[in-house]
Amino acid sequence: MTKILQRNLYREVADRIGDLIEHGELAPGERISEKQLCDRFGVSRTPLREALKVLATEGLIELLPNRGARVVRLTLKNVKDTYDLMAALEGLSGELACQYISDAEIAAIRQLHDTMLEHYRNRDLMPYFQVNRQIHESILAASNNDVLQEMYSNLSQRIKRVRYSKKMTERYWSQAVKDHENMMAALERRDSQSLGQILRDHLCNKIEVATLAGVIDTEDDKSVANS
Amino acid sequence: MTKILQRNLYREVADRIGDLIEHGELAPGERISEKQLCDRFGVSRTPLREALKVLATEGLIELLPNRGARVVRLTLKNVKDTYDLMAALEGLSGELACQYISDAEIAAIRQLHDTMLEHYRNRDLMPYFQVNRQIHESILAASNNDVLQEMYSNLSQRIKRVRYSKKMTERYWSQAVKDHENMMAALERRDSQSLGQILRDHLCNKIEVATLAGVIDTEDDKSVANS
DNA sequence: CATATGAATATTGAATTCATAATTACTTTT
DNA sequence: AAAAGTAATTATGAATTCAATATTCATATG
Repeated sequence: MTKILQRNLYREVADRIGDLIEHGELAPGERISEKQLCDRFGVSRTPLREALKVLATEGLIELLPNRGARVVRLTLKNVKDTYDLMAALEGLSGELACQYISDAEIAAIRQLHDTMLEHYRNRDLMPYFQVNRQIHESILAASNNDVLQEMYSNLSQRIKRVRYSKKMTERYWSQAVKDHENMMAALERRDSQSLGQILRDHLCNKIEVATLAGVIDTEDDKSVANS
Repeated sequence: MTKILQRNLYREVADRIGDLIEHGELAPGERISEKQLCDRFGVSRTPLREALKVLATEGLIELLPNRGARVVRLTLKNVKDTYDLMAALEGLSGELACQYISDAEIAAIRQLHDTMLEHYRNRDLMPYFQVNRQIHESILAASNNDVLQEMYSNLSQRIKRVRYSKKMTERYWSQAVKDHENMMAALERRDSQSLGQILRDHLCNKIEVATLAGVIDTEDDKSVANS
């Protein structure tokens, strides 16, 4: 039985704005006009402003008192900080997963793992990423820690827009696959410590940071140029 | 020169409600009446409702569509999950701190550490906790990771109200002090790995969980009894 | 010509009003 | 008297209105 989720208007609006940010329709640093968005979504300012407050709390936009809202501009440091944090959370998810995961769930992840290897052999980047993601999500789910999952998903949300542009050099890619081999092994023997360590050190995240320099929000966009 | 921080009304209200929750004036599970709080704070429903949305995002209350808001009821699992997460974050803070901390900052923490030992020898529980807290906060600050600090403070906020009631058995207390000795040593030789591991395993959190069973939100309060 | 001052405009902050859903109280029926 | 149904009340969701604060633009001044 899936629970009926009655969506509030403000939550709907917040998600929509989140999408706009993710897809770059609202540029980093760009001033967000309430009126404009009200017209666009066909809602009044009340739910829209509630949505802005929520998005600010979630770290996607920032509110300047009496001067409206703007999309958070991601700095290299900011993204790096977020990745460090996510790596730590993944480590924890691995440790916990080892304690709670069932044989069936491990088997399912093994399946995903093998599929991923197949994609790697064929150098199918996008399918590889997709399955890769599923593996990490499965481990996260197996951690049986709701707070962890909530926090991870929030962090993930924040950097989604820079995560799209991933480039993989062969060297990093093969290392990532090796990491995954070790992960799979640690998981199958339910070695909490090992899996935690591997996931914390897993290069995926740190690799990207190296390639991120090129996609980080710069000053040369629609943003207003104030201190 | 310290900049004037112009606080929004909604943020002010959110903090005030947060205090009410922390100090138990708003009981767990208790229905939050908008009108009542509006009268209490002397504000209209608009900023109050914005505050509620934010508090819900921060995990302090939950919103039931068309049925108002209520204070989140902390379950044992919920608190345990949060502690696990905080332990992981502390571990990360330790790892990072080792990379960035200055000699002066280490010296300052050493000072706090020695003060804490003094309180321990005198069995002054409250001063001990206070300094203990300062030590952890100092390491967190030295981590130089804003996102981490933001997340940690959010989690801390959520469980503040059950954290107040701490009991320390002699056995756990002495173990905690030993942990701190090891922490201090690892920090002084800037041993990232060790400090991270020690902080992740640091018993403080887990100890409390054992004693928590007694202070977790129960059903027998002002709450409405619905599923 | 650049900068400063002030009025006009636009935008945000907050209160009020209107609409809708939920809760309560009351009546009716069995 | 208990249950069910209906009306009245109350609370929430959203739009509108009013007030305060920025921003813009024109004008004046050095």
